[in-house]
Amino acid sequence: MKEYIKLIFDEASNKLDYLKEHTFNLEVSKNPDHGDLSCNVAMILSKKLKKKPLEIAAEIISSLDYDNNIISDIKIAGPGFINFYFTNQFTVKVIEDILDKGDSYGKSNLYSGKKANVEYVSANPTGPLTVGHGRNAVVGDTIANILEWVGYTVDREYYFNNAGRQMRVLGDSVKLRYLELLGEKIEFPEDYYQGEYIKDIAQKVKNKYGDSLKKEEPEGIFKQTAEKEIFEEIKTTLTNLNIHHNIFYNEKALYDEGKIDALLNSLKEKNLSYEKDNAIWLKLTELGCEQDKVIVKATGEPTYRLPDIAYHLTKFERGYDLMVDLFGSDHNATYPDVLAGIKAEGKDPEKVKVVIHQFVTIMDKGEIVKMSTRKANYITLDELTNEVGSDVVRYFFNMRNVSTHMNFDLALAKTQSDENPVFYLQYAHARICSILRMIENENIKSSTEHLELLVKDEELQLIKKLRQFGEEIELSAKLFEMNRICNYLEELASLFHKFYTFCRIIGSEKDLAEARISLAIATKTVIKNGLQILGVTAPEKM
RNA sequence: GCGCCCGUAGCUCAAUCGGAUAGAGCAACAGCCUUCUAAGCUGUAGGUUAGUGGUUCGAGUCCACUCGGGCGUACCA
Repeated sequence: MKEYIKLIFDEASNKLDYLKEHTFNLEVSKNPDHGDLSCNVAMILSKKLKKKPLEIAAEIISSLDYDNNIISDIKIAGPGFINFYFTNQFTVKVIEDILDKGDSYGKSNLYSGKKANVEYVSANPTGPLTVGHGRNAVVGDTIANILEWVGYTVDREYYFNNAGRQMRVLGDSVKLRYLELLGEKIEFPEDYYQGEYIKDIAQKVKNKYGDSLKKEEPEGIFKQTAEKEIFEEIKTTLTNLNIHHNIFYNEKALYDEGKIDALLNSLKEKNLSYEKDNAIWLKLTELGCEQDKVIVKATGEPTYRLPDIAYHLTKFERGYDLMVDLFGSDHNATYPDVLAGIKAEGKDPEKVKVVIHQFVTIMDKGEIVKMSTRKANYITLDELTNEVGSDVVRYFFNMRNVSTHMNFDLALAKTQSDENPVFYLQYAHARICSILRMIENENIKSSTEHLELLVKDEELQLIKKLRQFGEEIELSAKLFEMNRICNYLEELASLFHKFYTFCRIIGSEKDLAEARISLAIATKTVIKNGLQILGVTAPEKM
């Protein structure tokens, strides 16, 4: 559709030189009175040409040569918009296209041949995933999905560190609980991991080893068992949401493979690091940041910056064209350092897209629940998924722009989950499936022979919405905004429900009924494909 | 103090990288099931887009400041 407009503009630019620059937008009109597409070129050019937008618009229109079978009218409106009205016979053709492509309708090869890496969740194995991790997990997975829809080959990566201070505390915590189980009197420090799961792990250790580990180092069997158990649980939690990473990258590998030393040497050679107070500093001020930061502490241990930079460099080595990182807003001060480091090593930081999501405020019975893994004050993601189901969790975290400070009312989610818009979409899908079951007994089937009979408002608006699906996917993928897909699907479902109410199938004249069935199937296809991207099921019955 | 994010109907949020009359859902009120699923549809009501100024054909969107909230501001990650 837009392609056609661009085509006739290209032809017209032979007559009007100023059209050659193409710095204008074509937009789908919000208001049906404004046609199908609106163009603002006349207003953009107004200043440059020192002419009134309305005059420019008139001039453009008179030099456009178009096919009357495709465009029915072109009008000037408002301050100088050029509005295009497409013919019904052209509009309905999208149904054939959708039926033809089926499950792959909406996919594009915009980025085919390119490799992308999406890194998400990346929680260290110190405890179960909480509702707070849910947003990161779901949005990351959905971004990975949509990148595949626009042609990328996608790796889904989980980066973790099983060597840091947090993990030491974890080992200490388990050992102490173990000693407690053996009957020793212990003082359990406040800054140790308070959760019940620590006791469960200690119990497992005791069952396996009895009391033989009294002198075992906390970092030995205790920590290893804890890591293994917790990771298993995390993977189960993710599986319950249909999230599967295909790469788990252990920070330790960076040390084992010499990446850390190599980076340190490289930075030193480039004179981008220096020693001060027994620590090694990165000259971030020379890389456009506010202040220099420590990369190796006086103790000899690196800070997180060094491995983070080295880690991202491995992604470049692995040949990705696009690297997406999902972080909570608590990381918003750390990633610029990493990007600066990447740039210092001669890589293009533009290939890294950092998606920062704001925190989810959990409300329960009107109270804000402050989450902390260490303090064991949390609601696990698993509990939530078991309570409301994977579809609701995935939809809920996807439906809001990641930049919003989202409120999650647990009581509402649990007791009134049928108010969730995801059911509205699924219901539309189920209704269509129901019709299709019903017509098996009637003497009607799907046909695109008489699509010209689809002339009612409810029909045409639905068709026009279907037509926007591909563009919506591409825009969502470019902007990394998954909530757009939700918004689109809700609008689509709404138009379908209106169509359903006002345009009967069974009982209508045969040619019309068959055309409407083809429209219903096309709608079903788009809803299903959209839900597929979101990782939400499309039920045949509800 | 400084940096990033946010502030839109009573509540939860949209608004096509500056577009035309700011839209949905929930809650409220009034209607629609002997016909394809009422988890639906129709209608009513609800707004100085936190505030003030600026940029221009045009601002919820961009800029400056103010107010209010979130997250940071480590030789923690």
